[in-house]
Amino acid sequence: MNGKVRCRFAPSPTGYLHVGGARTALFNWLFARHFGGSFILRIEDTDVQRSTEESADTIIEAMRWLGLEWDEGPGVGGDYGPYFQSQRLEYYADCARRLVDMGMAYPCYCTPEELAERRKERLSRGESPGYDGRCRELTARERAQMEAEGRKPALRFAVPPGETIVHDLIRGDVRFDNSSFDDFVIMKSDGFPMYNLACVIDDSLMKMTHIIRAEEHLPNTPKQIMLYKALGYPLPEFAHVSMILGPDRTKLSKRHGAMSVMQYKEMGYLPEAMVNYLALLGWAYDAEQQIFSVDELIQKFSLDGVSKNPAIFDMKKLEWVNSQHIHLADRNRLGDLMLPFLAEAGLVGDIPSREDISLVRDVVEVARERLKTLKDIVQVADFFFWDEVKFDEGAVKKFFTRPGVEEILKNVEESLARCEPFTREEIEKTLRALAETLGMKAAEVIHPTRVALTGRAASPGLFEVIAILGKEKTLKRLARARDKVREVRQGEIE
RNA sequence: GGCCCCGUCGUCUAGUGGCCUAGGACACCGCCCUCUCAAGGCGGUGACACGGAUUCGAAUUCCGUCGGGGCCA
Repeated sequence: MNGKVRCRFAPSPTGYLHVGGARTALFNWLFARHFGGSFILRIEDTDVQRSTEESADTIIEAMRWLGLEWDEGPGVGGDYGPYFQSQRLEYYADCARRLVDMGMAYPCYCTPEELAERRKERLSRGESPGYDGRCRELTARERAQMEAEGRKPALRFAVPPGETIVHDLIRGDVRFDNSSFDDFVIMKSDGFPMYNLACVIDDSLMKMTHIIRAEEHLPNTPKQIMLYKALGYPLPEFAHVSMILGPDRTKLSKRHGAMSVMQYKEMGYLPEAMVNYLALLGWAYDAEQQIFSVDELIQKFSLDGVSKNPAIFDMKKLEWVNSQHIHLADRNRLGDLMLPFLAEAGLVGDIPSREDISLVRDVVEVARERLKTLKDIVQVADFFFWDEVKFDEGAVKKFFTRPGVEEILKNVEESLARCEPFTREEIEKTLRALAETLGMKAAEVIHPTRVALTGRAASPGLFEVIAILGKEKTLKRLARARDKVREVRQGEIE
């Protein structure tokens, strides 16, 4: 790799950042970081009908969340700006003019309506639907007449004869016969550039060395290469990454569930997990290692490891990757990230108290192994935040209807009242000793106690639960649970 | 319709002519650990799309078929 690597992500602001786009962005970013190059963000907003500022903002927000920071682009500037295509119209116009002057492009006076009509005709006659090139041979007089009629021309590129070969870093050489292309439009009659023209000009002027993009652009590439050559620009390297498909093997879309990267944030996924999973979708280091830190990805990423096959988005594996990163993450950060989910469930305030913040951090350590997403904290650890235990009917039926439960709970309460210091180790000693005195298996003490404190039959380890709850809350819940046992028994008699 | 890409367990993949009676990961199933649920450990089910050709030998090379996807509008 001689010279400094420069690559880019160039989304159209017509929606949110979806997982496919995010992966393309990620591969570009990893590639740039791996080689110590630059990563550029460019907004391709020349489709005025569909582009919105809000969309650009949400894409930018998603990029930031993932941690894919860019060296040049919106918000940070750079030497090759502007980075919005809508602000670069003059460049496209200049180049288009140059192509016309060189005779490599020509005005086409056919209106979109006429084109559509002819296309229909050809199709109905079983012919292939392309443009017939009729405006290519127009004489100066004919042109003048068209202009006089008030027709505004589009500009078409005069496709030269021959063959164009794309040297793709992932797919190898892909050959195209130029005759399979019509004279494609490079500039619409309203003066806005078509995708291929704008893309080539920007990538050249912005000095891109590597174009890593989705496979759907592979058929555009020979056209772009012709433009590079016509304009006298040096060719960058190309790499076309396969697409991400839904479980039914069609292009990922809304009916496949969440597509937007930010939706995953809302569902409780960690950005580093998202990055890890996306990297695994179409790239492998050695097939053994699955979990990577972002730094490791930068160090190990290579286009050699990118596969040609399309990949299906697998929620189950994403969940697993997320759970692995939840195991690894810093406890205080995890706690802070969980607060919004707890607030949403009404378990802490929107502005959490100091006590809640510190409670959550303690809870993280006993809960993290049980979480697939941050949101799961609500299911797994809600009882820590309750004033009053909500009893699960099944658990009550299973453990509170046995004879002697009330006695056991009473004993637990008394033993724990005397337990000092109130630590996990001491609590375990106390309860196991109690079971022994009672002539019972520890489980016979533990299960009803768990129901008493959490309301459920399943929870994180009981001793650590008690330690986090603290003596006061524990004793209070134990006492309340004995009332519950009595209520249940009363109900049974009636 | 034309052109292009792709085809290894359900999914992501390792594999670049002999190391492959095809390896790993997720998911699934079983066992172990265990205070429950998890986590973790161990084990299991499970794939080279099909047909030809090249070769002493093919998942790996070539051709065809089929299948999936994309672009052209």
